[in-house]
Amino acid sequence: MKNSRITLKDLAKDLNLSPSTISRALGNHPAISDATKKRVQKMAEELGFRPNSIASSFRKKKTQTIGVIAPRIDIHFHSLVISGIEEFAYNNGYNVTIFQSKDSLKREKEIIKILQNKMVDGIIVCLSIETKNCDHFKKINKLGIPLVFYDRVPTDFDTNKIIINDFESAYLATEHLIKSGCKRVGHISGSQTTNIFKARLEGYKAALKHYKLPVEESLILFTNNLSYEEGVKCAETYLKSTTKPDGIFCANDYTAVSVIQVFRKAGIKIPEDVAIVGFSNYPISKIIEPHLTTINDRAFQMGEAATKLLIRQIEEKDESISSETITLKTELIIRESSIK
Amino acid sequence: MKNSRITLKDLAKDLNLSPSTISRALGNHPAISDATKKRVQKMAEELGFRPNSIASSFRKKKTQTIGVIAPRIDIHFHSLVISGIEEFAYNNGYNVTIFQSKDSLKREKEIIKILQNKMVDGIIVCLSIETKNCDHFKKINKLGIPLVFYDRVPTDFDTNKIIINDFESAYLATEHLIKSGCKRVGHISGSQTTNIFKARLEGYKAALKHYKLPVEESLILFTNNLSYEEGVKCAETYLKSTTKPDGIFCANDYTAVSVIQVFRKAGIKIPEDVAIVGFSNYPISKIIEPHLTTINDRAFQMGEAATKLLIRQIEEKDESISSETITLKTELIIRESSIK
DNA sequence: AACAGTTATGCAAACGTTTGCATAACTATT
DNA sequence: AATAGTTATGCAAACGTTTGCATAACTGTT
Repeated sequence: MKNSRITLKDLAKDLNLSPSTISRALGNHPAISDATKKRVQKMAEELGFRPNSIASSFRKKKTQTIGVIAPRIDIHFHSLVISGIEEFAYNNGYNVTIFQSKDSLKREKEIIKILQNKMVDGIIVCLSIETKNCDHFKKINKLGIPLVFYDRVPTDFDTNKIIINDFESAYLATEHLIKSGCKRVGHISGSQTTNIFKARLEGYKAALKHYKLPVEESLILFTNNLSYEEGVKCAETYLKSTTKPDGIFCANDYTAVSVIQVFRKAGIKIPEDVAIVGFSNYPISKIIEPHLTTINDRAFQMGEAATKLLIRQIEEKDESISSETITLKTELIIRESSIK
Repeated sequence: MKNSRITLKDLAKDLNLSPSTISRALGNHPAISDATKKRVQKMAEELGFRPNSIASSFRKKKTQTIGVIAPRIDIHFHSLVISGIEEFAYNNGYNVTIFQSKDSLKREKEIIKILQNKMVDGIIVCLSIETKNCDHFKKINKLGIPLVFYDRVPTDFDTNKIIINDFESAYLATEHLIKSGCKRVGHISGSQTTNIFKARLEGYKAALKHYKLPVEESLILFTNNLSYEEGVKCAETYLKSTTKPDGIFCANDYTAVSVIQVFRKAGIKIPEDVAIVGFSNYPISKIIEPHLTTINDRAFQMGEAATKLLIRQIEEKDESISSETITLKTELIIRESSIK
């Protein structure tokens, strides 16, 4: 019994055909007769032939592999995006190789090199927090490797991006609070070095202006990374303040949850005294009491859309399109925390 | 300007050396003089040479790639495990290609074939829920491709497994409730077709017996998949029952959280009237009020351990070890929900 | 000066698949 | 019966790297 795996040559010898015919038969090439195709397929099945995709990739210069760089995999948002990527890729004959940049620029650059070595057909990226300059991605782009960014995307070069409309989402959330009867709407914001949090702040302000409410700087609190702990601090700041809000739009669900808990402990009723809206529709938003009104940021769909766009760019013959930005619709999910 | 990428041959021509020398120089082969190595490295750097790993994999029959099959990526437990896998693999020069079985046996089998075609060096798997028979994995094993299972592992064949001690963890959790003064400890259990939930039930019973408490069947409730909703139903069942528990060990955190919420709404004080312990240390356990006592199931470490074992098996020359089972230590994290 | 031993490099084949081109074997048309 | 057209198959090269073996150029020993 031979130890090594069956190759096209083995099949060829057994069937008295040439390897090229076998290759074409299995690839359903039109020039091969149906009779031969049947014979080949049957024999391949019998011998348990497994085509060597490495050899195929090597020859075709096409790996059917997509590289993904996310800051971390264990953050729910990213795990949802990656799930969407894997699902869409799988259904279209592509495989997914994942890397965590750990929000390190150095590691991001290392990964880019590895992906280049591995000859992936395309790359999907959410930028590391440290990345201010995208030259390493521009290089990749020059080499003709398709690139799609999601969520945290570069501003300094024209490329493919999948984003949500943070401005509009924030506007919607704030408008909802106003329409629920809030007169003094606060905002807990993320780092202003990140565009998405800037946009959320702007959307919030725009809604206030549209409804002729004053933008009070004392009602806007800033955090570094919107952690649960920072949320607690913000809540305490609001509590100490003389001019308390009667509604708060939080830039993520973690801070929203911490505000709910701190306020409740302080005897403030949610939503009666203060209405709360979060952002991202994290699992906890359905569990916290009262259930949290929030924005569905469509993470899974983001992964799907990124992959769809990437594959189109990979397979596109037409080189006329150089870049594309897709903005996904978000959705305000109204739950108890905001219904006065 | 040439359009295609630089190869060993290009470097060879430029330096008046043979491709083999270039290959060895870059691979730091001892037979190459330091002077030559320096020259080669410098030129490679200058021309931006990127070694073609596909060609290398093809020639060496080694892809430096690990295939991972998880039921889904967007479940927190699995995203943590995968994070551990990626981290350990990356630090040891391996890449990770991920697949979701979606708990479908058919898809699991398809993926196995793809991984075989792709010539991955090894595979890490958490079995799909539908998988009762592991013949497709046995085949892989016969071909000499190293295989490591985690969490949901096969019982019908001898292979590499990373598990936690569910029995002991459940014993610890139950013992803790008993020592906190509970006299009537209930248990919300998962599907008994899954070994880990069987083991948790057994551990619970063993603790009761050890402390001379009766095992009351009416206090043990069964669910299909330990969902939040099923937890709510269990809580309601307990409420209606004439013989209520004063402590409950839940087989996961979701059901524990739902019990806390339903009981609190019914005016039952947690932990004073009923103490609660969960399982898995989900993020929500630190947020729910009262904070949930639970078992740290070491998901990240599980991923690391699986990868470490797999890489050892890949690189091991010694064929004498055929299989290994590693049991990770868990940890009881005591929080407010169980302190009477 | 002859030889053995060491050091550095090159040659050429191999890995398994794909594909442009050639060609053989038919079929249909005059 | 000769020709053109079609259909099915084979030949051989190529993709970029690695590696066993050969060999050339030294160094040191007698």
